[in-house]
Amino acid sequence: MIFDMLDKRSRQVLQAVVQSYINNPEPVGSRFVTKKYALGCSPATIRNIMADLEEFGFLSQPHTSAGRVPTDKGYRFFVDSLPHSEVSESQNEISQEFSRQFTRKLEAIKDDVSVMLSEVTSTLSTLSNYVGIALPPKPENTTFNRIELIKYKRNFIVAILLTDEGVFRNRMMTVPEGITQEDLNRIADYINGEYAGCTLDEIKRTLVKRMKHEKVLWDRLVSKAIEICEQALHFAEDDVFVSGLYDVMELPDFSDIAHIKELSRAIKDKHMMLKLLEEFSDSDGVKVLIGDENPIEDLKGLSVVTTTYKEGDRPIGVIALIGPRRMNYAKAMSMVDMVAHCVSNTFRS
Amino acid sequence: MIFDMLDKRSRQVLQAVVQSYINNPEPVGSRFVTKKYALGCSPATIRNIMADLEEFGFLSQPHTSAGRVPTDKGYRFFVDSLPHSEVSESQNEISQEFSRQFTRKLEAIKDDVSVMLSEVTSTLSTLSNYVGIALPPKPENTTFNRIELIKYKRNFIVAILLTDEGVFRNRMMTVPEGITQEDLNRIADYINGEYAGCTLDEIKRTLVKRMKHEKVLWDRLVSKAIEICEQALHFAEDDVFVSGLYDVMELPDFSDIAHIKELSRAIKDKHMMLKLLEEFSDSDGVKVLIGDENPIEDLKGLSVVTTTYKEGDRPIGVIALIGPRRMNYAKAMSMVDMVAHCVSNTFRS
DNA sequence: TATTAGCACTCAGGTAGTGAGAGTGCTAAT
DNA sequence: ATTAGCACTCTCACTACCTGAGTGCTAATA
Repeated sequence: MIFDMLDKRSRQVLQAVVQSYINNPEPVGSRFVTKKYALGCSPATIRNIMADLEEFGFLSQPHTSAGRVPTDKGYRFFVDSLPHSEVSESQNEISQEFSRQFTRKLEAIKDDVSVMLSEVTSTLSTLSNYVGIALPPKPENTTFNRIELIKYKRNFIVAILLTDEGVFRNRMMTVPEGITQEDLNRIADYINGEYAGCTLDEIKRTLVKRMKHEKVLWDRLVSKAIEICEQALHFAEDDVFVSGLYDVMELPDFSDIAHIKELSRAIKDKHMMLKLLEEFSDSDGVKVLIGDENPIEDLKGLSVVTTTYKEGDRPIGVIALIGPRRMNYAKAMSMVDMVAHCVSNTFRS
Repeated sequence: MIFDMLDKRSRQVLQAVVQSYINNPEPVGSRFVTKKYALGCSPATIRNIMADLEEFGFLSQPHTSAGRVPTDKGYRFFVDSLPHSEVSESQNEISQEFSRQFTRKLEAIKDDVSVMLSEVTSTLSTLSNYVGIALPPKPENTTFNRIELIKYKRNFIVAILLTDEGVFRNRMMTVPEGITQEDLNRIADYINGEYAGCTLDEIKRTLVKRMKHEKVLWDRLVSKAIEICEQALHFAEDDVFVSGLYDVMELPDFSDIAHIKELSRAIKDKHMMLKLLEEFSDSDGVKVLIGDENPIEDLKGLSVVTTTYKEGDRPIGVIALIGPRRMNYAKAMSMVDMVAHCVSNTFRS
């Protein structure tokens, strides 16, 4: 266990260095540690310990005569040794109160998931100064409620997809002119009867199978129904809600434009982002990716904190924060956790 | 007329300086002008002319021994004297071909206005390297087609608003539990009968009036109908589609992070943006705002090129590009113009 | 044996001085 | 009216130098 490599004092020094660097992004010197974090020993001793920590790979020096800076491994140690009480929702009244208020706010807009998730990411980012990200409920976790088909003008229909999560999307489609509203009602009834209670993902799989099996379809309407349904389900599933690129620029870590570019390149590539965050979509609790632990090239200089929101016990979507490696992990983790709880609350009814 | 202040050669010099500075953001010297833009005179003559131009306020010097840089007034002159052929859709085959392809692309997604406008802004920004912006059709220019109300779970309804422009939005609302789908159908029928063919704006005004007049409403359902309609119309009208913040960072003009911040602050304030662009929503042709001409503080260092897209002859929405003051106006203007035409094409049917 | 004081050493960053280069304005000649 | 010539100005890149912060090592100490 990595934890056992270090005696108590070494750990304290490491934590002191990381903490100090998080508070203020300047290399930490031995004298500073003795002054600020009274550990009962002299700078020389700290220097020895720091040299050891560097050898083990927890710290590094920007140049010979500078203080120490945490490495990814150092941050990892720091995060792993954070007391649980700091990570899970803080119990103090302020955050309790905030949580209550925020839940209320979300209740008011939970009708529209995209509005709600926009609110979530923007709250996350303004509070933390990092980039807030949220994924909508995954199709395999969204239960089909029903579909409505409405004729529109001569040869269009609008399909409205209602789910149990209150998510709904709509889509306009072109259809042959012959179809009447009665036809559409029959199609909708058929689909609703057939698929009530299934998840969107299940429906999709079944649909594909069906389309292959019943190559020669006995009913023109059913054929059309399946086609429509297929189209309606084939939505932008690549929705990713992001906000806070602006807030993040205020951080000293992003004073260099190259970093901003990197970050915005990463979050612009929604596909990548989605792939990354989906990895976490079934897990439980708050997870952290630090620097190089990150699979996406453009994020290797950054850290990601993620967790899931749930419907009952089942995780259905992901919430995350992206920030510099020297992010305030305790705060970021507890915030993500708190917000996720608030979101989860709105999904139980 | 500002145009008459300068003789032909002075204009040529001014145009040369602006053009050169647009191509490459470095102060333009007299020698350079004679070399690159053979005007048949020596550097010394150019220097005299430049000194005059500076006196008139068209050019300025970053410091004594540097070349000249255009002022806002200089850019304005340059833009005003651009030949019309360069601004309106270029007639060369390449852009013709592009226009055809792009129109086809838009046709395929015109079903969903937000998808289409996202496509528009991202195309604009990748092609120009500036920030692309689009406003959806304004409510006063959108014609009500019909509304559909669908019961959802115990005490919710989904209202789907269809317009003639193919725009539709939906919204979930809470209602008393008693209401049945039949009630909803009656309400919808009532509204549809009452308001078919009106613009959203007209409906809104009428609604407000009605709610005041008929304080004591004889029919509970009509009362409910009006309330629902009011809510359904009260949508995010502050949609602004933006893309290209990333592309813009590639420009040398934004090598300084302060400029990026400024720009992102400006476009983050969608409300401001909306107000600015709405000014242009009834005008015709391509308009340009240069630097200080811009009413928004954060945009004073930038230029905005706007135009409208139309349904028939009526302008219904705005398309714009935001870039540095030394933007390639000819290109930006013709691109905005071209794209607007493509969008307008999809609205005639 | 672990800690500490002391000291020499290293390195980044700021300041000042210098020279080259670009471009100007002015004047006198064409 | 134009131009060649020249002195002048200012930025930028380069260098040298100094200071301060922080280290590593060694020898003394508890």
